[in-house]
Amino acid sequence: MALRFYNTLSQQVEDFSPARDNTVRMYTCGPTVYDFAHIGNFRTFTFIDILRKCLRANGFRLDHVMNVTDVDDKIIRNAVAQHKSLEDYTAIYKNAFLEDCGLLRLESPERLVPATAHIDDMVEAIERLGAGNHTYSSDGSVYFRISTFPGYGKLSHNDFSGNLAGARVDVDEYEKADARDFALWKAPKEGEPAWQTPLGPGRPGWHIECSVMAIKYLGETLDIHAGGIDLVFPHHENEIAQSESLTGKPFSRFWLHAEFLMVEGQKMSKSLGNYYTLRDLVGRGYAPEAIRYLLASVPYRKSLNFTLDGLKSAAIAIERLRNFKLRLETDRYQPGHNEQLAARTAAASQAFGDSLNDDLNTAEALAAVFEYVRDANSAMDSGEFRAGNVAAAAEFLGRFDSIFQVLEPGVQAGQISDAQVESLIAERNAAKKARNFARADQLREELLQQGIILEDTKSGVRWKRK
RNA sequence: GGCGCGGUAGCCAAGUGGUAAGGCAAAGGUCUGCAAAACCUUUAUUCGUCGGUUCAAUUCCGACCCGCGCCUCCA
Repeated sequence: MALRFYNTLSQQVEDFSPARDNTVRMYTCGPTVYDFAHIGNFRTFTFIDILRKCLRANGFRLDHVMNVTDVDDKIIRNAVAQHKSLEDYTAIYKNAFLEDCGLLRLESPERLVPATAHIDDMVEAIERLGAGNHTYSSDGSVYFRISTFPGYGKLSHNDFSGNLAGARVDVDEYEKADARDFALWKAPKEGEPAWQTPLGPGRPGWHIECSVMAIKYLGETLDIHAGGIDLVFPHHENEIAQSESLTGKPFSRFWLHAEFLMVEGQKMSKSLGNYYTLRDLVGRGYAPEAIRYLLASVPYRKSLNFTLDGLKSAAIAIERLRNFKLRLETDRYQPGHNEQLAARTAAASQAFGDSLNDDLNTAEALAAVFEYVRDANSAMDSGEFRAGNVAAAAEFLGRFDSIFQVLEPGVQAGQISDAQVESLIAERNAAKKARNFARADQLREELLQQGIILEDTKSGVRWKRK
């Protein structure tokens, strides 16, 4: 099945391929580094990771830009309060974000670009917008005049014609000509850090960094722009207004948005006490792989109910897949090749890919994997699984894990070495042969204390780390 | 109020105009020195409610109820 995505712009599922050569030019909204990212943020970032991997699985190359917003009102407020420079303050959370991404096995985009390294580009873009009469100044700030952009509202499917002038709006801070106009450049308030530019002292507005950095690195029309659904309005709508006013070309061909995450059936909020950062959960003993699995297992366009029970279920589901992989690698099989099973393996792998290509239906893709695992385990039990079937099974597992990335356990410091484990297993085998089961059980218990689980099988002993 | 998404078994969650994937949990069984792992069986006559279209609807249409998001910073 050809790859296809739901496009927020058209509100339809459309076949996808990049516009030029074989490279997907993609921009995704990254973190604002004013605090630790929470599990809802990572729902979106996990979706983007799955998206990347599926694009590559379809043979496309990637040029993916993600921004790091390292200047905004909250960052300035917090940095000033803590008497830190913007750089010192944001470095803490940027590093934490990168660490968290590593734990969740989220690939780095080809380019990770900080807003503050592009101030000159933004100033230049604002000047060009001004030259095109898209802007006006007020109290040292520069605003985008929405009435100069006829397509405003096309992404969020809102009709803004006519209902603006009389709208009740909060105008306490800035003077705007129209309620929907937004800041391109913000004049500093008392004591705030500011850049000295031809526009006057100040800092960029929220939306301009994305337009400028996307166009700078990827060109005037992106293949894909993605982010959380709450960014549709106003952030992405405003990006479109700026970018298309600047270039006269469509800003992005596809717009993909991830739905929200709920926690225990409720919205996540600090006051409800169900607000989790990744480090909260890891600190409570939940495996990053289980978190990744849970976040990835619900298709991105559906809201995801994140629960601690769900996390436990996810860990057990992963365990089942790892057990299968271990069995595949350690059992001995009769020579030969089971054609029927081979055909079912191929069908399962095909179903897996088709499901992912159908707007990243990860739930359906997982179903194909689990159905296959049951089938193959069953064939192993009955002896119908033959040596000639191993390669295709391993390949399917590899295909699965190239997307989901949950099969390899995370490494922990201070673990017993493989050689030590093998040595103790040999000792236990000798004890078993001598029918000294007490000693054998004692050795198993000792290994268990070290986090090693033994399984006696027809093919001999196999072991795994807890 | 406007725009958008959703309500499927104990929980999580796919899906289709023709009679309900998968995971977890629960119960029973097979296998086994023990322990695991694995497999088998059982668990939604029913898909928020009420109407309509149809030979047939969970799937299409309408109304209503409930939850969530955006409309102000927000993944």
